[in-house]
Amino acid sequence: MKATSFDIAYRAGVSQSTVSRALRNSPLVNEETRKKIQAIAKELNYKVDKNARNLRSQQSNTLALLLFEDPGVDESQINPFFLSMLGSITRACSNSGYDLLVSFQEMENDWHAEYADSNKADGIILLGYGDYTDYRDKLVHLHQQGTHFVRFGAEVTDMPVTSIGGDNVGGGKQLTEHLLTQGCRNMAFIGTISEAAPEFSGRYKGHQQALEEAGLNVEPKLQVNAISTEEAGYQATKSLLAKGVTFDGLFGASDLIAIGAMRALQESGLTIPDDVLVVGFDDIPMATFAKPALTTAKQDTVLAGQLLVDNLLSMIAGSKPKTVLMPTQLITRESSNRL
Amino acid sequence: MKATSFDIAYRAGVSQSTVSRALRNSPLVNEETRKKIQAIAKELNYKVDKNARNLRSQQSNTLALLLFEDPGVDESQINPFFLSMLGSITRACSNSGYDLLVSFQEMENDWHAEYADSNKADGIILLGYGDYTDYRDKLVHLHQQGTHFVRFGAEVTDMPVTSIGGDNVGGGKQLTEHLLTQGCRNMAFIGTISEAAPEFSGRYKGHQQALEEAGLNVEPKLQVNAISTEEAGYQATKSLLAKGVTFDGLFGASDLIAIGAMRALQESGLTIPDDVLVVGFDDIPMATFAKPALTTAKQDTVLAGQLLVDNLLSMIAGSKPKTVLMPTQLITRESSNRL
DNA sequence: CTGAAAGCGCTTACAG
DNA sequence: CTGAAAGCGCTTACAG
Repeated sequence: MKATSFDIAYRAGVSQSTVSRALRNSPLVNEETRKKIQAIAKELNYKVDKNARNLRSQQSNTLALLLFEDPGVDESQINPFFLSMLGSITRACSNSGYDLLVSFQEMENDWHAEYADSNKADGIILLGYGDYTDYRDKLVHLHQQGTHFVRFGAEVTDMPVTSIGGDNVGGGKQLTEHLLTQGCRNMAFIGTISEAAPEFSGRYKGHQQALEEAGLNVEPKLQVNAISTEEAGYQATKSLLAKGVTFDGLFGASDLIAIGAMRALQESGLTIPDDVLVVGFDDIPMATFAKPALTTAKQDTVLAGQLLVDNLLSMIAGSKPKTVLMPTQLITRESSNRL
Repeated sequence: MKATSFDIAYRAGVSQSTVSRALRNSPLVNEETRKKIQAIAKELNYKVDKNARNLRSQQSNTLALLLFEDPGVDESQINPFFLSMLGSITRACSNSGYDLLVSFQEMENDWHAEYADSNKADGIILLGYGDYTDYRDKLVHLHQQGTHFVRFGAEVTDMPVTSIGGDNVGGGKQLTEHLLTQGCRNMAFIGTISEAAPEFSGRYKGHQQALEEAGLNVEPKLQVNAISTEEAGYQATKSLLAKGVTFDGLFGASDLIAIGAMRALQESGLTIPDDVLVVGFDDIPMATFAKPALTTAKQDTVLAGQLLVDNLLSMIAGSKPKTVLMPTQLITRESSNRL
């Protein structure tokens, strides 16, 4: 059987209270007593029962990560960018001594209540592109219940959420300015722009700003909606090509979209970057290995994971949360290199 | 404040025991009473406190996933194959009504005890390539303590583990036979073969079998060690090329290795598949987008995740675990298509 | 079908 | 510095 603190108390000849204190390194316990107790605990392979501890202390030392995807996405292929975020969040949690509960969510579920209300987690991290209008109610509900949660993504002003996200507008502008520098004058933008997709919309906004500052017109017909998959990028680009729209540069709202776009371009006999320059967004591992390698705006997932966890933890500790906008970094590779 | 079962009992005019039964859909409770109780619970936004339930029932309805990587790997870039496994395991868990605790592990840690001993998880899933000789002791220890755990990977006969894994030997043979069919006679194998890397060793074994059955010699100098990263595949291939070793086909022990190898090959002015055919293993998303697209042996991660969870659950339920070898599927793409 | 009661294994005031 | 005791919120025999 598993050892309990009573077993240790018995062997050490002290009370169970003292064992509990000693194991938590309470300064109230005599040095020698503590050492003795800890030695016995180790010998018996004792581990504090987390359920008992959590029940008693009313906190779980656990965070929950809720990941949701665009509904159109194949279930087994999670967006690599989020996967990378998942990795950094996991590490950030373990650095802070917290456990991480991971769950993929369907919009319909009761996720907004499940973890926090049942005391399984002290706070929630929300990750995923998604239709904000769809789950605004749930966010409001979460907030009303006093649940601690943070979200990765674009800042949304009308929702009660603390967001940590990349600077979409800045990154979009940066990329477009880069394309302009490389001589592009007529750029396509592939990615859904709507209120429901604030990340992509932000990137498009930055794109527009750069064009306007360069004295160029924003051509609506050069923008095509697409969710963040290779396939959607491919199809959207195909449709643009089919319509006979011409362009000398292409901005994929995500790397996945850009990679799909490159496939469509190459299938049509176009050469990258000779005929069309292409840029993406995120800097997923695939961007490096694409042929040609893809220029992109890197989002620092390691930093983002750490900020998400740190912010959530400080909210739990009672501080006021603060939304953070992380600068993106332009990574130039062959796909936009005309020289 | 959060509602408890006593609050509901009070409002419903019944005892707390009855509330508990009603909420668990016990047949012992009168239909009407149950409905009334459930309605009140919903109204109060009541959720069972998991810590209390778990403490009382001595089970957590939670599984822990422990992921560890080759030490040489950059922390922020998790092997995409494992990431994909993580996705399928998450889904399989939620299908079975279990929560999933995720953790990245350093070999030095006490992971072998942490989760199960502290009652945070009912069972453990081990995922990752790694040096088996390093953690044999921990596995033995886990086993001795009666902890329920399963592992993804090659079957290892001398360790007390239930393994679910792809058929490495079969897949290796399949790929090599395919290369033979395409006319290769002189194939390099990039990937570490040692007792500590049973997956890669299995693939190499299948490779050898195919060669022998075709009446060809196995040339030791055509094999170079490499861990599962793009960089390692690149370096290993570079070194082979530098030694002046020639070959007409290349077998990367993983897709990541194969992709790195293709980069080295292309840098040396070789064309794929005209000069050298290349195959990998796993079928990660990147394999599709590589230029040329990579032929590979697909491991069914969705099935694997489900099997891992199902097996672990049945172990917890008391059944004898059974090791499963999953067949791999040959996916031919441009990188090995000479026609 | 229902209720009173024990107890899961801790943490932490309270008293000394 | 230490111990006796209460209590976190449930589940589940036990008795009716």
